[in-house]
Amino acid sequence: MRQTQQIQQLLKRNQLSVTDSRLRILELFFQQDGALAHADIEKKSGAGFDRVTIYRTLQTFVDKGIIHTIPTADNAVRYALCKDDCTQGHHQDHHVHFVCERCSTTICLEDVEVPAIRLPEGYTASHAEVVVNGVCRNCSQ
Amino acid sequence: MRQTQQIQQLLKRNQLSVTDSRLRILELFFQQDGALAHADIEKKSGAGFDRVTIYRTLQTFVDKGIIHTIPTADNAVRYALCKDDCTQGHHQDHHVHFVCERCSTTICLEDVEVPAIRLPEGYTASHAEVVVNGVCRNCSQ
DNA sequence: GTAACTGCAAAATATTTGCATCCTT
DNA sequence: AAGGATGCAAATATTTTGCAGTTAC
Repeated sequence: MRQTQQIQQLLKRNQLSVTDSRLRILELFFQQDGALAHADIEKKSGAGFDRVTIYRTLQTFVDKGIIHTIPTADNAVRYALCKDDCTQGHHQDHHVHFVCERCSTTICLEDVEVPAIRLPEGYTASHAEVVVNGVCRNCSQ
Repeated sequence: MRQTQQIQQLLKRNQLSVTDSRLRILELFFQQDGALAHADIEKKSGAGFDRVTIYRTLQTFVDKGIIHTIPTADNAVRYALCKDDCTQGHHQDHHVHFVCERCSTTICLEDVEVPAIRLPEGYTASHAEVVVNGVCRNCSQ
């Protein structure tokens, strides 16, 4: 299978050994555009592996810059794939996140830039997160 | 005391009975510009009242539109006072939130508007959240 | 073979719920 | 007095940690 090879290379590029759980969790991310929360992965993976492994795998991926967290106002942190310009420990996902109010999926809008924001005197910005709520393409039909 | 009266009126205006914990929690919010997480309140309140009361009080305030949640990428939901244009169940905090990387306080920048964001075809926005990370005025000296 | 990864058990935290009691109006 | 709010206990849920066994390289 083509995709599996891609994923394996992604892992190797990040000096991570290729294991079953890592492959499967990354597959989930590649299979869908949206973001995934810990709970989603637990469900979708078919209870194949341990809860703890999911926590640790997600943390590893964040550390390596493979995925990034998306801020939310409810208590559920979501994760999404980073584009290639994220390096270890330094995420640069300068794109907008979209949360659909109907289907409640979270999507990265890679093409939408985060606009520059004018801050008051004395404030220095290093990084901005934008989360837009609304109705997504699928649900607005 | 002046402020206490203000807070009492705020509660009455929202058809909430004036109780000790509600007064004290609202005082905390008024005393500082920044946002507060559940844990902060627990500490700052001097362990005066129950954990559970804090949960319930915060939820009540959110429902009534007195405070709003601020999205974060770590697992800690923070709350901040709403301005007057928030009505019950319908928050309209169209301002930018700022998280300082040094002192890690979260501040509402009321004067900074959320810029309009151009979404791709098919997407409809109803509400956007912007969280800027950087160094705040106090810490940049 | 060795270092890294996983699963299990258990601890530590965080959040929710039920109910009896107390307080506000 | 009546309804709502609180505290306590306990049930759930979530996240972290330690360690022994397993797997990738």
